[in-house]
Amino acid sequence: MNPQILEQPSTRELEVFLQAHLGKKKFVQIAGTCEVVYVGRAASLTEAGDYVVMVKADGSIQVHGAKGVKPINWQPRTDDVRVARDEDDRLMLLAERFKPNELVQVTFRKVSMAFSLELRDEKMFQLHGSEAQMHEALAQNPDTIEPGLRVLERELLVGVGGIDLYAMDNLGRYVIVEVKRAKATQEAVHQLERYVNAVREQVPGEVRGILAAPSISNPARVVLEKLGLEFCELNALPEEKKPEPQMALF
Amino acid sequence: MNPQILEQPSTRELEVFLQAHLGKKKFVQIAGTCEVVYVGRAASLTEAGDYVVMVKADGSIQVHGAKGVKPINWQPRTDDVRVARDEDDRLMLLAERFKPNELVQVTFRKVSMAFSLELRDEKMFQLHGSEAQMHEALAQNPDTIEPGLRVLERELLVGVGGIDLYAMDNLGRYVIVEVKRAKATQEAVHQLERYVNAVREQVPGEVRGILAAPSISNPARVVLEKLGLEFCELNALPEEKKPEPQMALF
DNA sequence: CGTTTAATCTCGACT
DNA sequence: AGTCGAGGTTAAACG
Repeated sequence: MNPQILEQPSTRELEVFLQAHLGKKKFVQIAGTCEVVYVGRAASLTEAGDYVVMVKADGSIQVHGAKGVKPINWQPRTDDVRVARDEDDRLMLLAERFKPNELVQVTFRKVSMAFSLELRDEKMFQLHGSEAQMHEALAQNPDTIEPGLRVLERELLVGVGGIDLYAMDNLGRYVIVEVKRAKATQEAVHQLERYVNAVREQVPGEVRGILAAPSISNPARVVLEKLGLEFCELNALPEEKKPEPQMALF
Repeated sequence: MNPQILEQPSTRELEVFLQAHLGKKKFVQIAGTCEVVYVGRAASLTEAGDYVVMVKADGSIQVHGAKGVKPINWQPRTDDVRVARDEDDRLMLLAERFKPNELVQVTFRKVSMAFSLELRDEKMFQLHGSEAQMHEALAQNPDTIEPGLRVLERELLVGVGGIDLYAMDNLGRYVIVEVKRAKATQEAVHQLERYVNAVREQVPGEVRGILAAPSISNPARVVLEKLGLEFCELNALPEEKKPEPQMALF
């Protein structure tokens, strides 16, 4: 990874360092006291404080404060990252994006350390338990939702969005299933409602709507029942196996 | 900020370093080759690769890869952060949360640098142009939406959620206004639709629904018109002033 | 505490 | 390129 580290650099040292390492597909980080300004989709500014500024190889930049996962300021993908001096000769880091037009500007007052390193691109990443995987599991085991259910389509597009599971019950009624990986909210109920209404306009006969989720909020259940829709509690999916963190990985 | 830096530490050195600095309300960061496992609301694992691990004073932890603003793995708030050894005597960083039960486990193979520093808590942060500020601006200048509009309520709670602006037009008809700070999508249209429907059930007479946003996507406009709802293009709010980034801040 | 919603959401997928 | 929807969303506001 070949790290290069600066401690308590002068403004000039930091300037040379950043010009040498920015835009070189490197991971660059600066910790120090600075001000941050963002102008773009909104606008924000921070009083001078201690922050950690991170610039990744793809040009994304994030300014982290003392707390929280979310950065104080950030820019997901920049078209230009450069250093400049302000009118008081302080060093600034400018991260600009053209579309939409956005600018993050970090002005350094005192830098306690800076470093750069080569960060090889990440390797394979596996995620289990996503909503897409739940769809697949349920499509293959529709009995989990209701005995006798037959899946006709997955991700069926009606005008108003995509139906997670389009099925038929053992009485020949169409069944719309909306799947949520976490506790279902009112929003999920209304999403299901829209799908059911859209299908009812297109096919004759009774159309059922089932919201399948591990749990449901109380207000959501009230709305659900008022709309004549159904809830299916998903306990644990059959093929789900959580990896043991202590074991060898590969 | 008093940074302490380790370069190419041995496993033992790193272990001592982490035990000394974790849980001390410090900002701790480790860069190196490692594996990451997450088990909790879902499950994920990464092949061994180069990552930067960040532990903040509030116990939040994030593992950053070479690209993107989003961490590869993270934990917003931890109840316990500790170091341990695995069966191969490699050092592990364990970040656990109890409710919901989640665990992020980082196993270090080779660490190129580690450092800690005191990061004073962030100072004041100002954001301009949020949706809440747009609500306020529109509530004070309802003519921006439509001449003669009178605002009755802000953030009125109907059973189904919160109405941004509840108003009456100059013909005495109730008007529901849904505000979006960015381009409006189908989702915003449906949100407005259910507010309008909820109000229509509760009051007699005509109820209009207006979606106020700087722009609207084509599919959203189609749905909007099919539902008999209206769109109001917000150009620029009167009191909005974007700060000049190059100017002195305070 | 649970519930809801904004977010400079980010990010990927699909049309 | 535009639109849409998931996300281990996070985080704040509100009842």
